[in-house]
Formats: sequence, C-alpha cells, structure tokens
Amino acid sequence: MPDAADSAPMNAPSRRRFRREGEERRRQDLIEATLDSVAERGLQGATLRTIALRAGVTAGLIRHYFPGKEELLQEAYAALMGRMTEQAKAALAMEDASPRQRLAAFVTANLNVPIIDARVFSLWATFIGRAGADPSLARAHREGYLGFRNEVEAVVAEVLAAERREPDASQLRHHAIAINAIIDGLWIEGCLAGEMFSPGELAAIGIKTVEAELGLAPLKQFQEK
Amino acid sequence: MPDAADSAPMNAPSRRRFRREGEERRRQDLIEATLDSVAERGLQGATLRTIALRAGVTAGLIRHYFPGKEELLQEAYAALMGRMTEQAKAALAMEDASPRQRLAAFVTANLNVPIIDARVFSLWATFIGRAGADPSLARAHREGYLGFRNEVEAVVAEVLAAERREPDASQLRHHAIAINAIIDGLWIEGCLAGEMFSPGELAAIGIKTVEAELGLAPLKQFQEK
DNA sequence: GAGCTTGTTGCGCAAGTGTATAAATAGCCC
DNA sequence: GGGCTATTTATACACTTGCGCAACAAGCTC
Repeated sequence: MPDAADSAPMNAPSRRRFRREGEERRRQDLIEATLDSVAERGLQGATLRTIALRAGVTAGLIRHYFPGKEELLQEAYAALMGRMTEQAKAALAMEDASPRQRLAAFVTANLNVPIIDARVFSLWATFIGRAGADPSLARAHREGYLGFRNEVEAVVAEVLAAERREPDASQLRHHAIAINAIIDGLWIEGCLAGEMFSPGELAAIGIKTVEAELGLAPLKQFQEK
Repeated sequence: MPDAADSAPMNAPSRRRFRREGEERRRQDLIEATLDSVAERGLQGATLRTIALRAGVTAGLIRHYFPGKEELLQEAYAALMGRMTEQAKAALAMEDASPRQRLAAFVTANLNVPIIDARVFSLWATFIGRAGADPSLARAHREGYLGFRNEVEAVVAEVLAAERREPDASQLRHHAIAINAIIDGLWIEGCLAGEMFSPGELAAIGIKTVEAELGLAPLKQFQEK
C-alpha cells in the first residue's frame, strides 16, 4: 500500500520525531554504530544508511558530524585501537605485585574476555587488512604495536632483573618480540575458535610458553585448574 | 577527443578485439584478478568491473564462468587458502632429515618469503574478518587451522620421541597450540612490519622460542648469522 | 510564550553496483 | 573457405551508494 497514512491523523506528512543530543554523545553513538556495522557486515556492508539506522538517526546527520564516510571510519578505527591497547595495558597497572605476577596477569588478561572477543577480532582483521594500502592505517597499527611491545619489554626487563639476570638490549628485544607473538597468536586462536579451548586454557598455555621463553621455573599459583 | 576513431579505418563502431581462452585458464585469471583487487582495494573495492579490467576482459564475462560475485569470491578465498597451506606443509616434506631439522625448517619456511608477504596477509585479514558472520568462511578457516596444527603436533611428537621423552596427549596438544601461536604471531609481525626485522631474524626468534617451548637445548646449525 | 539557533530530517542527484540479455565474432570442424 | 557454436562484448536496467541542500522543529534565551 504505497499511499499509507500512518497511525497519526491523516493530514500532515508528519515528519519523524527526534531529540537533540549533545555533540559528544552523538559522535560516540555514530562511532559505535559504525563499529557494529563493520563487525557485522564488513566494510562493504557498513553504509551510511545502515550506520545511521543503527544509531537511531537518519543518514544525512552523519555529514553534520563528520566530513565524510572516510573520516568516520578512521575515527572508528582509532577508537577501536585506543580501547584495545588501553584494556591490554590496564592489566599491567597492578602496583603492589612482583614483576613476575604482573607479567602473568598481563598474559592472562590478554587471553580472556573481553579481549578475546570475536567482534573485536573481526574489526581488527577488517581494518588491518587495509593497512597494506592505507598508510594512515599502517601507521596507526605500527604505533599501537610498538607501544604494546615496549610495555612487554619493560616488564620482561623487570622480571629478569628480579631473577638477577642481565640480558643485553638485543636479547630483551627478542624476548619482547617472541612474547608479543605468543600473545597475538593465542589471541587469534581464541577469537576464531574459542569453543575449542576450555576456559583459562589459552591463558595457561600462554603463561607456560612465556615462562619457557624467558627460562623461568614455573610458578604454581598462576596455573589454571 | 570524445569521438576518437582508433587506429583502424574509421567506419565501424569497431568492437573490442578479443581472444578465446580455455575455460581453466580464464577461471584462473579471473580468480587471480579477484585476489589482486581484494588485496589492493579491499572487498568493497573489488567490483566486477575492476576485476574484469585487471583480467583483461569485460565485466559481463565473469557471469559466464561464475554464477555471481559471491561464488567468485568464495572460489578466490578457497584458492588462497589452498596455496597457503600447501606452501606451509611443503617445508615438512624433507624425507632424509631428523625431526628436529624438519621442525626448524618448517618454522624457517613459515617466517620467510614467500609466506611472509604483505599481499597474502592483507588477503588473509580481509577474508578472515568476515569469518564471524560467514559460516562457510569460518569452516574453511577451522579446517585449515586444524590441518596446520595437526602437522605441527605430528612433528612435535617425532621430535620429542627422538629425545626419548613421552608426552601425553594433553601436553602434545598444548605444545602444538603454542607453537602454532608463535608462528602465527611472528608471521603477522613480519607481514605488517617486515622492515623492522633483519633478514632471518624472525626465523631465528621463532626457532629459539619453539625450542624453549619444547625444552630443547639449542642447536647451532640453524641459527642465522 | 516569542524568537532564534542549529541539530535533524527528507528528498534529490549523479555515479557506481550486480545482474540480465542481445548482438558479434573467434576459432574449430568439415 | 563456409558454417556453427559458444566465448566474449556491449548495452540496458533496477537498485544502492555517498553526498548536497532546503525545510523543519527541538529546545535554549529572553
């Protein structure tokens, strides 16, 4: 029925009701809707109309807050990266803990929810797949990666110092690269096929592997039961 | 000059010249053009016209070989996965070598060109990013991953047997998961930021880390100089 | 409440998309 | 060489896309 009059008294074209929101709130909602759309349908499925529908607004409004779709996607990716690295580093913030405990907590945090998450992985993969062609994406990744690796390297240095070992810079770098790879690799496995692993299994494997890499004797207290 | 007559005598609308190719050859070319397009511009940029242009044909021809774009993309992904796993497993085919040497060769092969490659990584990430929403992609990955991990587990079993150690099934599984993660993680680092590592450095780190995971004493012969 | 600002809608547009189909021609068979 | 067939081109079509723009109204100020 093309000429339908909605439930309102049939006179005016009856525009859609709306609420004015604060700028920051709207931008946040639009970015979140963008990430949802990309995670669910990929970059090709994330159209302005889809995003707007999800955010509860009409497509035209997006242009009021972002110069274009390109910029919206860039901001969404930046927000994603920021959240990921923030969560990851948060696990290192334990003040009163031995370096060894902080390292184990770091590994554990990175190999459990919410960091192990299919949606986040989907987003990461979708965006990172464009890094080869998009220099701004590549740079964003590089910075995030190096920041992450430097954190790892710092903790490793503390751990080894506590063991009275004195690795040189090259060894430290290699340890950081290897540990970073272990976490990344297990993270991917967990995100892609989480149900193949029992709860805590990936974290336990991660800790054991990291300890083997650093040549540490196992501690009982961090092994999952 | 909009009304250009090409080098031919100016009379006919002069259709584009073409050559008939064998079916297999055309399908192959179209799949390769598809992978190139996806790697360069992502799934959204891989339009039928772009793909056809790259393959040196017109867009309509694609429908003569594939039911639709969806099927073309699926076949392209299958071809990519097949190539990746084939290359990876090839390194294990050394007949006259110790298990330990084969494991090291496997790690080395997976952490050097052509497996370390920005284009392949871009393709992998782009497709795998859709795995969360596309069950057929998820299944294809799962199978590839398990096949890969089983190969790793088999070699690990041989290596440990040669050392007269007798791991149970659970330990074997954990070793395989960990080693798989190490290779995956280093692979990503190499693909995304290859120039941050000196040639052979990633392979050397990989071998050292794997040996540490398995509790093996280092061998000199596989350390890059 | 009147008036004003501006966040928000609704609609139109040109470009580009995948698909459908008719017309042409390359290359094999005789 | 002449026909035949099916590969290939070319064009059309319905639809979606990002973007531009004018009208509208939500909610503040007075």
